Amino acid sequence: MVSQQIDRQIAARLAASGIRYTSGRRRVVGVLAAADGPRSAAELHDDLGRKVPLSSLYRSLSVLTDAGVLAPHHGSGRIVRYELAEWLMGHHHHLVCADCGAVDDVELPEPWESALAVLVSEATAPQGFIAASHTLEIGGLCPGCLNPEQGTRSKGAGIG
Amino acid sequence: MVSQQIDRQIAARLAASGIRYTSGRRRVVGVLAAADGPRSAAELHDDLGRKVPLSSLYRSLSVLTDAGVLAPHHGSGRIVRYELAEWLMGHHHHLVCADCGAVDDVELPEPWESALAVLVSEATAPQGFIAASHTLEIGGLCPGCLNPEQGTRSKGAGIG
DNA sequence: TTCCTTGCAAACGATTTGCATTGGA
DNA sequence: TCCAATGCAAATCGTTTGCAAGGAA
Repeated sequence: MVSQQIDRQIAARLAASGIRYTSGRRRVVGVLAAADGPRSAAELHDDLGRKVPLSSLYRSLSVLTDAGVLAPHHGSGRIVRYELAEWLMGHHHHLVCADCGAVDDVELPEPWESALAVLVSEATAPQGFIAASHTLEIGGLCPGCLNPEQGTRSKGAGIG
Repeated sequence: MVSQQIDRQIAARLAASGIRYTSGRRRVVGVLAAADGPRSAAELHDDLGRKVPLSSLYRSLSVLTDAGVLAPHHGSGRIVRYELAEWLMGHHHHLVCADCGAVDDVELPEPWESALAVLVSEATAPQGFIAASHTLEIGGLCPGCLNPEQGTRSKGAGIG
């Protein structure tokens, strides 16, 4: 269930680049908008009922990433997970479960986030590096893996 | 050139697990200790003069990672880069060049690092996630890609 | 001698690509 | 109509693994 606003923003962005916002691409965006963290091609494939061939899925992901609609996340393992870009989702960080590999999003309280941005610029400047973005990758154990017995995880994530 | 201390620590750790610290493994550690950031199998292969077969390299990386001597970094692209674990290198963060893909290490000034650790624990707790580690992945442009003409980069990194 | 390691080659699995077909502006 | 998008199948490429030979304790 993509919010009308996000859908409009994406449609506009794609239109500006002459890229079609097809039903297949809308479905991918829909799943990602509903997800609570980045999703891999395989996870999306499942979420979409395995009807869309993987190659098409990969192509959609590639096009949407190039258009700046999706942001790839190279988390744990050798798979790439995608999520809506920050200009759509808002700035956030990642919780990576060391056990199941699932990735969730977190936001930091605002005063800290601003301070962090400044800190990042200042700390990297001495090395001659110009910082443009940052994400905190937080490792640990997700609730689902901490309490395995308390019902199945509703997230559908964690392919591991 | 591995510092004697680090070499001793690794030797002790491996010995404790009944794992041999062979010359091949020492060479891998040597290159990583001299590097200024995580290195991929292909990069190490080059650094070692392409004499060690890739499969052996991968096996060394696997053994050393399982032993807790190396830490894998799933940065950009589909490749995995390795570096000495934090108990050997000290806690640090990563500068990832958006252009060439090279990864360098950075440390944050201490008062901030402590505050960040607390912040991370507090911010993740509400989601029921237990944080165990964190790394700031900072994206941007490295000096080499900012000033392409000023001599070749001495890092040897950046395979892209 | 007895395992652990190393090499080589084949196997794997995630992702990409060539090419013909389908579909939307 | 016409070019972008899609499907299928084959190709890539980083990484893993089976198996026999080499080495260190």
